[in-house]
Amino acid sequence: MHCGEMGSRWGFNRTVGQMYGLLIIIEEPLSAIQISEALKISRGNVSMGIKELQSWRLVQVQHKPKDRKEYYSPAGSIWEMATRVFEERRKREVDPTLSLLRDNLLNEPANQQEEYAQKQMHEIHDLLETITHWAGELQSMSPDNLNTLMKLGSGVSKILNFKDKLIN
Amino acid sequence: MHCGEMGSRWGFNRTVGQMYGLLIIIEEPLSAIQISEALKISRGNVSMGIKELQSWRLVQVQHKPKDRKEYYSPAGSIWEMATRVFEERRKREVDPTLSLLRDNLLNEPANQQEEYAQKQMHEIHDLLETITHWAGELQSMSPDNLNTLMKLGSGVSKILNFKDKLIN
DNA sequence: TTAAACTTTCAGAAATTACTGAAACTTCAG
DNA sequence: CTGAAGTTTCAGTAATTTCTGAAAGTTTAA
Repeated sequence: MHCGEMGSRWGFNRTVGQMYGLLIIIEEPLSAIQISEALKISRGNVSMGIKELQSWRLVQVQHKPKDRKEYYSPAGSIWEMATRVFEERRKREVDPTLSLLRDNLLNEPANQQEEYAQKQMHEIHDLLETITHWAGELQSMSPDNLNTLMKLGSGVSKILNFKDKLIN
Repeated sequence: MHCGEMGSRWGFNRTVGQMYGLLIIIEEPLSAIQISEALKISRGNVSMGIKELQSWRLVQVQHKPKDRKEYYSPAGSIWEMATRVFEERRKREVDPTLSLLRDNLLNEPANQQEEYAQKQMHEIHDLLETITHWAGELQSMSPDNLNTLMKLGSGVSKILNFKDKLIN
């Protein structure tokens, strides 16, 4: 139920959230009909929800011998799920903006107002690029490495200071 | 217009997105009535939108001498805006889940199924904590530092390897 | 104290998004 | 082939979210 309530904040809708939550906490793969009964939602809605979850690369289909039904379970580890959600959200929330900004910055500003607007857009563009680059770095690390790095000291700032000292 | 289209993906609605976009690209602070005319939306809607943006700590009110109107402009630098959006979204998207998970992990699992569910929840809990911790670290850095760090080499993973060598 | 100039609130209308269930489609065992 | 067992689609309905505009509220100059 909590996953349902949070669903829309995470980028999908209530039932999709519930379905995913269910698949995560139940060890066995579930069929569409089991999902629809467990959550009291229509069979059709389950089908659409699965499609949505597949578009996020968050579920896997499995088959049982002697059974024509499709059984669904979460795709990959918890960490992989997180990186997939990040990636999908980046595609939906950041990439379109980045490309709009780039297009816009190609135009010559015609006056003082446009110049200011471009200055702002330029700053946003650079920031978004930095952030997405960073996100990519973090995603390419294993959770273990991430934890190690975190425990190294009090975080990134210290590493940076350290590097400065090294250079001087 | 683009900010309007993206608005709902970023956590607010169309008009709030448009309003914020407008305030960012226009150098001068704008009054509510100017916003409503520029975007062709009702005066009441502007009032609600400003309230929303204030709840995200994204706009500032200013006053001009000899003028009773309130004038609005973005609060803080682009980088500060980004960290505020991150923080607000963390509050809305992650914190409630984290606290639900914590509550849930206090209960003793009654059977094998619940044990599995808790195992999964535990993993999600730890991951969310790691991620929020990291996000905090990054936010506490200046954009300059962030850039420097990025240019250091090919990113975090390398730093980690370096640190390993140092230890051995 | 008044009233003009401004802001906020909120009930209802409009727009958008999600859900159902029945029909269409697909797959495969016999 | 056939039809049973399954899945997907989609038109219509339900639920939710957003927006408007008028009324209520606030502030301040005179």
